[in-house]
Amino acid sequence: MTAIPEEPAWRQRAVERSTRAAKQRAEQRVQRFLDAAQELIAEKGTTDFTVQEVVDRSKQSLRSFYQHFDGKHELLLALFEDALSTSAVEIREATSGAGEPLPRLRIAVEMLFEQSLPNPGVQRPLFSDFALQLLVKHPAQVATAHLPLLTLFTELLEQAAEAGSIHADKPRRLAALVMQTVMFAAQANGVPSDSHAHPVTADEVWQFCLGGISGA
Amino acid sequence: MTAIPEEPAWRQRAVERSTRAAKQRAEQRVQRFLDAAQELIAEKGTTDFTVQEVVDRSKQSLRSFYQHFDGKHELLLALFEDALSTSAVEIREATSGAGEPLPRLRIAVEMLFEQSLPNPGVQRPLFSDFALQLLVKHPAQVATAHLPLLTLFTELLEQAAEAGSIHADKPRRLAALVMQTVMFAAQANGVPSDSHAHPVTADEVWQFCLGGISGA
DNA sequence: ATGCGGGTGAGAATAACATTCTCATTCCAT
DNA sequence: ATGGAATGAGAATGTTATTCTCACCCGCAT
Repeated sequence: MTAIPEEPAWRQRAVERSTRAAKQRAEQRVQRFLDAAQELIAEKGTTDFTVQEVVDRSKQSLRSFYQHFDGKHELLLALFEDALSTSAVEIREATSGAGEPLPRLRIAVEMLFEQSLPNPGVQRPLFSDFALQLLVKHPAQVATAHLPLLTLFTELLEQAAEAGSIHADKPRRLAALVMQTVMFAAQANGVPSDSHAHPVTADEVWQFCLGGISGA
Repeated sequence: MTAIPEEPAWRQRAVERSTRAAKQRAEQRVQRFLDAAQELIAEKGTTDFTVQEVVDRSKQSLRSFYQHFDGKHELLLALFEDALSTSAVEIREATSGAGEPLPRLRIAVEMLFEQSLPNPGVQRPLFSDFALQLLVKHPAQVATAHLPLLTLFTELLEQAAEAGSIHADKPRRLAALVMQTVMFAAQANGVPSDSHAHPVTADEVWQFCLGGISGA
C-alpha cells in the first residue's frame, strides 16, 4: 500500500545504525528507572512510592521519566510482567528435571505459593499489591502478564493428564483456576489479624488443587 | 472507678431522651450518604466517585460528611460489609431448605459465583473493585466483612462432612479456600480480553471446589 | 426572652500526587 | 561546527481527599 521502492536499503541501514546507539542509551535510562523503582518497592514494601522518588533516586528528571513511560502505571506494569516472567522461568527450571508429572506439578504449586506470599523480604509486593489494582482496572494486561505462568501450568497439567494422573479436560482453564487459587490463597495469608482464623499452608492449598484437578 | 453516685438517674434519663432524637437524625444523615454512594456506584460501575459527588447527591455538606465518616474509606467499608452480609443472608435462605448437604453447598457456590461477577448491573462492584483495594491495605477489615459468608460456608462444609459426603478436616480453612477460589474466579471473568482465553463457568468452579473439598 | 452549644451549610484552604509545560543545556550523528 | 533530539530543573496544572473558617439555625436550660 504505502510501499516506497525509492527507499534505498542503505538509508535504512544508516538510520538503523544511528538509531542503535540512541536505543541503547534509552534502554539504559529505562533500566535505571526500573532499578530505582525496585529498590523503593523493596524498601517500602508497597508500590505507593512517588514518581518523584523514582526520579530522584535514579538521578534523572521527571521530563525524562515521562519521555520513557506513559506514566507510573506503565512503570509498574513493566516490573510486574518482569517479576511474573522471572517467576515462571524459576519454576520451570525447578520442575524441568525428570520425574513424575504430579510431583512436578506439586513443586510448581508450592513455589508459586511461596513466591506469592506477602513479604518474604524481597520485591514481591508486586504480586499482591499491584496485581490487585491491575486486576480491577486493566484485566487485559493482567492476562498478558500471567501468560508465561499460565503456559507453564498448562503444560504441567497436560503432562499429568497424559500420564493419566489426573483428568484434564480443559487444561488451560484448569491452569488458570489453580494459579488463581494458589496466588490469592497466599495473598490472604501472612496477615496477623486473620491468620489466627485461617492461616492456610502451602500443603493445604496443594491438596485442594490436587482434588480440584483430579475431578470429583 | 469513676462512678459518681451523685449523678441522679433522672438527669441521665433526661439526657438520654434529648440524645435519642439527635441520634436518630444522625442515622438518617448517615443513611442518606450511604444511599447516595450506592446510587453512584450503580451508575458508574466503580467505586471511584468523588466524596463531593456523594455530598452533592445527598444534598448535604462536606462538613457533615466528615462529621459522620472517618473518610471515604469508612464509607466504602460500611457499604462493603453490608453487601457481603446481605449476600450471606440471601445465600443462607436459598440453601436453608431441606435437601442433601452437597447440593446445597453447590447452590451456595454458584450463587456466590454469580454475585461476584463484575457487573450484573447492580451495585456489585463492591465485591470486586473495593474488595481488592481493601485486601491490600486493610486485610483485617476484609476478614471481618467476610465473616458472615465464611461462617455460612463453614457450616455447609461441616454438614456435608457429617453426612460423609466429603472429607473436611479443617472446615474453616476449607471454607476460606472455597470462597476465595469462587470469588476471584468470578472476578477474573467477564473481561472481554481474557474471556476468549479462559472464561471459567460457574460449573467448572464448582467441579474444581468439589474435588478440592472431597480430598484427593 | 435570651444566651449557649452542638450540629450544619457553603465554600475556601490545604496537602499529596500525578502529569504536563517551559526553557535552557547538553549530546550526538553528520 | 551545527541542527535536532534528548535531558535537567523545576514551575504549573489538575484532581481528590481532607481540614478549616465562619455564619447560621435549632433545642433547651436559665
